[in-house]
This record gives sequence, structure tokens and C-alpha cells, in this order.
Amino acid sequence: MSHVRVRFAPSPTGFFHIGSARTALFNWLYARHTGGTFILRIEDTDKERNSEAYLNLIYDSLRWLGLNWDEGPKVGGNGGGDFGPYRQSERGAIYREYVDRLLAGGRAYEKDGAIWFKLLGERHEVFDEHRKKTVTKVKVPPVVIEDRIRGRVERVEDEDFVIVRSDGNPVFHLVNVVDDIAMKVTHIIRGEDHLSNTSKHVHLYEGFGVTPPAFAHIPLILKQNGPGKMSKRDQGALIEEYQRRGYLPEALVNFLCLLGWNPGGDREKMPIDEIIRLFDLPGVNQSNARFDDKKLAHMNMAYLLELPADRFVAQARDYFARQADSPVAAAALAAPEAQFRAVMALSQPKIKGLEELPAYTAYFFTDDFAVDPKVREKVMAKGDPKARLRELVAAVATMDFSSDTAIEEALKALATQHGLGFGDYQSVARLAVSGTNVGPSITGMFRVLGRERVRARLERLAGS
RNA sequence: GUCCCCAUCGUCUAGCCUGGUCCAGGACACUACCCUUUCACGGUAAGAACCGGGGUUCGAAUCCCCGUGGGGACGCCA
Repeated sequence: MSHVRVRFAPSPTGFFHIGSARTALFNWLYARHTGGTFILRIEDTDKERNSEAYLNLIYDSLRWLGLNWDEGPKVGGNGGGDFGPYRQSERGAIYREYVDRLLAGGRAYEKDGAIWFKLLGERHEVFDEHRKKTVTKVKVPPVVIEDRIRGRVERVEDEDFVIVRSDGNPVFHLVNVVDDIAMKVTHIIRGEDHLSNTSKHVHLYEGFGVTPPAFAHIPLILKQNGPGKMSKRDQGALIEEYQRRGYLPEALVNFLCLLGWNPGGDREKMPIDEIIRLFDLPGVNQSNARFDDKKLAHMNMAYLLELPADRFVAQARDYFARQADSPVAAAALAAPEAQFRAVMALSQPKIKGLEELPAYTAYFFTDDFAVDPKVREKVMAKGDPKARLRELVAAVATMDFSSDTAIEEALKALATQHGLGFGDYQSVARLAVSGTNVGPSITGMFRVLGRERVRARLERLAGS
């Protein structure tokens, strides 16, 4: 097959959401799989609703997800590729030229100040009950689409439609087709919501005397709760939200590609190279998929767990840096490098997401940490906790803090000496030192916190 | 209302094209147990689905039809 050229063509009229991201991802994967070209084209013909902020959000989100584009805005030095410009707002001359061809060939006409595409066939007027108006129907044969995912789809498109608005701005259907022709796009991979537009597009291709590219309409992502497809307003829909919450882009990408595609068999968690190798259009499902944030969270945890320590530390630092207004984050960032790294080493195997980090690690960075009242009540109700705390204070004074095993030995010896279990000391020590009953191993906590702070906190609780 | 698409556990899905190997496999979630120095991770186990009805066939989750359900589109939005 000739060189594959696919495009992702978002319009900067709102936040960048999960559905768009997955469409971009499938296009990108197909390009990478086939060794083709991935084009980013900005469909900013709706002057009313476009915004530069949303445009930047598209760039940022794609970059964050790792979906680099070969042609498009921000690529290289001059023009971003051989078929630019890649923003439709800058391609007016090209559209005029194509519209003129239609006008000259009798395939378009002017009415009410707008330009309409003309269907070829017998015409008659009918009253449309649903739209409450009289419309002109044209007797045309059905458009046949050989969709790469859905198979053969037939649809009758029997009304002329506007291609240039009365204010002179071209309409989506026109620019979309013109650009796909001009940019030599070979495969149109887009959401199924465009399937019913496709009949218009095929007519336009035919009007321009061009064979349409291959179509592949991918299933939609349905909102997690309630009916309908996911939209920008739905819970968990925004890419920037995951970015802000410290999700790993590779986890999100892996999760997203599993929504509506599968590599066959039981494989789920896969490195991106493997996904690229396996991805192909026949593996894409035909049915819509419901978004599941639990599974995404699980995927994220799996990726977090296997992240090299250096990268985990970097991610954690990033996360804290983005919450600089929080006292915990400020304290964490102010901590010495070695301590920060040590705390992260204890946390990485335990947390499910970076979001947990502030609450999970606060006591390492400040003495002013929260104490869970329920845990306190429970722990302090058993036996003589204050006695154990005093014994711990004494033991800590001479304990070897150089390694977890040394600390463990010392605590075990203490428990044995008093005829109690390790857990009896562990629970009060944990409460004193961290204010809660969840966290890394007690020995790790002791070691990283250091003798002085551990002793002070044990004394504080013993004397309370 | 019209047109188009879709239909396997609660969710994502394997199997469907090339009917028998499927009293339907995996993952997430849920439950129980194990591991354990708390909490997680991990391990084991359990429950949980072929939308309904017709047909074709010796045989249907798999093929066909109808129904129902879900989704989408019907803009001088994209």
C-alpha cells in the first residue's frame, strides 16, 4: 500500500477531552504502525467559538500524551510540512479555489447569500414534520461507504447543503473534505458520530472528481454514569484533569487504547512499542465503550509501581510543585534531596496514585501533621500504650538507626523483653510518628525520620 | 419523527468472519481466604454474561430475519 497519511483534526472550541484524545491516539497509532504520517490540522473555522487558550490546550495535551505529529502547527521551522498551512483559518484561498471549481462545474450555487452544494437528480418539495419546514429533496442513489471498521454502510443524502456561510466562511463539511484532498489524507479515522456526515463528504469527493480515502469510524466512549456519549462536561472527561492529578500519560494511553480496541488474547498492559506493533484497524471494535475510572486508576497504579525510582521522584516533585500553595507540598519541596528521595522510595510501592502523596507523606516533612482520631482511640485503648511508648523512647535512644534490619531487631528485642508482640509496639510507634495506621513499614519510617524526630514524637504522644 | 451504527459477566473485553474444541476465557470492580509489621502490592477462591423471539443446521454465542434495548446524526457547529 502507498504511504499512509492520517490526520487528527480537532477544533479549539472547548476543553480537550477523553474522546478526542482517543481519536488522536488511534490515528497516531495507525500512522506509527504503518510507518505513515500523522498530521495535526486545526479546524478553526468557527470564529465565534474558537479560542487560543483551547488551541494551546490541544498542543499541550497531545504532547503530554506523547502523540507527536509529523505535520502541523508547531512543526519544524517553516510551515510545519509540505501541505500547510495547517490551521483552517489560514487556508481561505484554498477553499475559495475549490468552491470556484464547484461553482464553475455547476455543482454549487448561491442562495440566501450562502453557497450550497448541489446534488444531482430529480427534485421535489416536501414538508418535513420534524423540522417544521418545507425542504427540497433530490432523488439520488444511496451513498455506499466501505468502512474499514463497520463494513458496508449505505446512506441516502438527499438534500443540498451549505458549504459556505453567508458571512463568507466555509463550513466544516467543505473544509474537511478539501483539506483531506489537499493534504493527501489516505485514511480518515474518526468517531462514529461522523458516520452520518460521511454521505455528504462522499458527495463532495465525487463533486471534486476525487476517489474518497478509506474511512474508519471508531466507536464512541460513553459516559461513566447515565446515558449518552462522553462530553467535555462529564466527570473525568478532561485530559488536563488527569495531568493535574498526576496520572502517568503512558497509563492513560494504555487504558485509552483498550477502549474500543484489543490486541487479541488477554493482553492489556503493554509498552507503547508493543501497542504500535499490534495496533491495526481490524482490531477495533464496533460497539461503544463505557468509560471506567476504576480500571484507569488500576492501570495507573501498575505503571507507577514499575517506574524507575528516578522518574518516580521526578514525577512526585512535579506533582508537589503544581500544588505549591499547599503547606505540605511546600514542606516536601523544601526537604533535602536525600530525604525527599528516601520518602519517595518508601511511598512508591504503596500508593495507587500521585494524588495520595501529600496525605501519605506529610509527617515526613512536618511535625505538624494530622492525627486520625479514630486510629488514636483504637490504638490507645489497647493495654498500656503509654508504658509502651516510654519503653520505645528509651529503646530509641540507643537503637541502631543505620538500617531497617537493625531497627527491626531492636524493636523485636524490645517486644520479647516485655513479653509482647512486635505489633503492640508497632501500632503505638506508628501512631506517634505518623498520626495514622497506614503507611510504609515502621522500620522504614524510623530510619528516614531519624532518631531525634522519632524520639520527640514518641515523647509527645507518651506525655499527651 | 426519519436515517445510520451497535448488542457476551456491573464495566472493558476474548471467542463470532472460517458453526461443534465454550455448561463461554481474561481484566477492572465486589466478596472470602492466604501472605504480612500497619496499609497497600501480591496469591488463591467464589459469585457474575452469550438481550428476546423466530429461522437455517445433526449442531448456533457464532449465520439469517424480526422485535427490543443502547448509541449517533438530522445546523449558514465541528
